[in-house]
Amino acid sequence: MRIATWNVNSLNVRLPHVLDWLERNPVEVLALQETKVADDRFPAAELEAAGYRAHFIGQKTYNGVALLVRLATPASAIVADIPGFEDDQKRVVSATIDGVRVVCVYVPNGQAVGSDKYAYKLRWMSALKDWLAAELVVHPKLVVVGDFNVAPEDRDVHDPAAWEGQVLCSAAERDALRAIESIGLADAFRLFEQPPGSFTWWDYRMLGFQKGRGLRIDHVLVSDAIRSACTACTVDRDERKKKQPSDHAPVIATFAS
DNA sequence: ATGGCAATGTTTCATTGA
Repeated sequence: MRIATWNVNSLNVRLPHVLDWLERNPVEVLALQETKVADDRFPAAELEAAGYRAHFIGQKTYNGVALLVRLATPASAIVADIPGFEDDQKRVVSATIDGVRVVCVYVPNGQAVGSDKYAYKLRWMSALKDWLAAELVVHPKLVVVGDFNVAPEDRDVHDPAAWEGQVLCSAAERDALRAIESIGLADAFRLFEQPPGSFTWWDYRMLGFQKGRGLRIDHVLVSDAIRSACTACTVDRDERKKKQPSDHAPVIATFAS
């Protein structure tokens, strides 16, 4: 089974990219973030025609997440949001897919260290951790994917000195991500040898991609019970080269069945 | 030189993202 995650920065704009990508990468699961589309306008029919059932929760303009699952792959127990956590923003959708609990998250950006949005981000990550810890008890085979908006280490940052202490890289955010991992989740990307300068997001400005100035902020976290089945985790950097790309590239994890 | 891009709705700017 292959599980991919991709912040598409508007599914309305990126639907052709997604359909094209799925045709070339017929993964069992594609988790999307920043769909920016209300549920009654979600392009479910187009995706179904491409062979994928969509499970989604969204809102206009901001946020919005989806799990696209191949029609032949069983999916059940769809849950939206973090149960018990009061939040107007649509950032989480989960499903049990072929025996694996898959959680798709869009962690808040945080805007700037010390801002209200930063406080919300830390509160949100804490709630996510508590909820995932309980989920892990019920679902030992757990995979949490998405845009975490945190670069875990300096090697995940093109210019660590310039980013030191900034939002996405601050100590409190890194601690919050480590706390999530501490419940029993491993960063699948780091289970394998990776080229230096591997990133998942590049700023649209300043020729960020062309200059290799990026961050690794999109992640696949795997529980102990499924970790040994994970055989690869890669970034599809080529997608960022395309015309009118998302500023994020897809991340793909492969699991032996 | 500390900007720069892209998407969206409140649209011809302001807001947000990262």
